[in-house]
Amino acid sequence: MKDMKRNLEDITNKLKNNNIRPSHQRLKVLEFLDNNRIHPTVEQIYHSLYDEIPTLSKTTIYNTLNTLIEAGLVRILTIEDNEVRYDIRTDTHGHFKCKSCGNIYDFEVDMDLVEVKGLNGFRIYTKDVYFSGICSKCLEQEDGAKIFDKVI
Amino acid sequence: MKDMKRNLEDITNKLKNNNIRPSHQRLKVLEFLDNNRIHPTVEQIYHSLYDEIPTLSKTTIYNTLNTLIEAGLVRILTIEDNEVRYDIRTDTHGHFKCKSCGNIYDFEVDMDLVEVKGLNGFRIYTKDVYFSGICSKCLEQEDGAKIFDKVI
DNA sequence: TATAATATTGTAATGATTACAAATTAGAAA
DNA sequence: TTTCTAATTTGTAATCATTACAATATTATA
Ligand SMILES: [Mn+2]
Ligand SMILES: [Mn+2]
Ligand SMILES: [Zn+2]
Ligand SMILES: [Zn+2]
Repeated sequence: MKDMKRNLEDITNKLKNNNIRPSHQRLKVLEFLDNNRIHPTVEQIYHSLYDEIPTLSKTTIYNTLNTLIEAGLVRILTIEDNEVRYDIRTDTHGHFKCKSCGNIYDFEVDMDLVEVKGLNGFRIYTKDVYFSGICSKCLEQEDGAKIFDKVI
Repeated sequence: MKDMKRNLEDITNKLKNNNIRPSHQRLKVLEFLDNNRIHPTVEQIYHSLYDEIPTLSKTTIYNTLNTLIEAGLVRILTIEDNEVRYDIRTDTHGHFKCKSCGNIYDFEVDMDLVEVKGLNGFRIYTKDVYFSGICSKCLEQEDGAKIFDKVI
C-alpha cells in the first residue's frame, strides 16, 4: 500500500523533473513499464491499461512513449524485425531473446573490455548487445531432445 | 572482366548449392549485395537494379531476400527502428552506425571472451553487437567542436 | 517443342505508426 | 472556487513497409 503510493510519487517527480506534465495517462504508462519489466510492445501496454482507462487511445500510448524517449526516461528496443519494444531501463545492459517462449531477458555485460578491430578513429557513443537462444525455464520445462531438434 | 564473370559463376553456384534457381533477378540481387557492402535497404536494392531490369517488381526483391535469408545466404539487420537492412556477411561480426552520415560499418569482435551475468542455465545461439557514434570520415571532415555539441 | 513446375509481376490487403483537428483536461490567475 | 489558456488526449484519416494473391511469364526437363 505505502509502497504503491511512494512509487507513484516517485514516478510523478520523475516526470516533473523532466518538464513533462504528470497526466493520468503518462503516470499509468510509466508505472506499467516500472512494474512490468517485460520490454512490452505498444499493444501490450495499451491492452493492459485499457481496463483502467476505458477512454484510452492508442495514439496516446505512442505520444507518451515518444515523449518519454525524448526525455531519456525510456528507450526503444528493436532487436527483431516487426516487433518494437520499450524498456524503462536506460543504463547499459544486454538483452536475450528466447526463441522458444519469446521472452526478453536483461543481463549484465561489461563491454568496456571487449576488443574490436576496424573502428580505429571512430568515436563510440553507445554499445548494444543482443543474444538469442533458449532460456533456462524453457530448457527445464521442455524435453531436451525436442529443443535440440527444433529448427532455429 | 574475367573477375566479373568468375564472380557471377560463383554466385550462380552459391544459389544452386542451396537449391535456389539462379534466375536473373536473384543473381542480380545477390551480386548487388556482394559488390555493395553497405547493408542496403529494400528500396536501395530496388532502385539500383531498376535501370538494368525495367520490369523489376519490388515484390521480387522481398521474395528474393526472404528466400536468401531462409537459405542462410543473407541476414537481416534491424539495428534501428523503421529501417530494415540486409547483409551478405553471415559470419559473426559487429555493426557500427554513424549518427552523422548514417553509414553502417562492419567491425570484428570476439564475443567469446565477454563476461555476462544473469544468463546462467541459458543456451545461447547468436550474439549480436551494435555500436553507434561518429565514424572516422565524419570526424575528419567536420569541425570537431560542432560534432561534440551536436545533440545525439 | 510440349508440359509442368517455379518465378515474377501488379495490385490489393494488412498492420504499424504518424498527422491532424476537435474535444477534454490540467494548471495558473483572478 | 471559478475562469481562462495552454497542453494533452482522442478518433479518424493518411502514410508507409510488407505480405497475400492471382495472372502472366519463365525455366527445366522430357
Ligand atoms: Mn532491458
Ligand atoms: Mn555486416
Ligand atoms: Zn524461454
Ligand atoms: Zn559518418
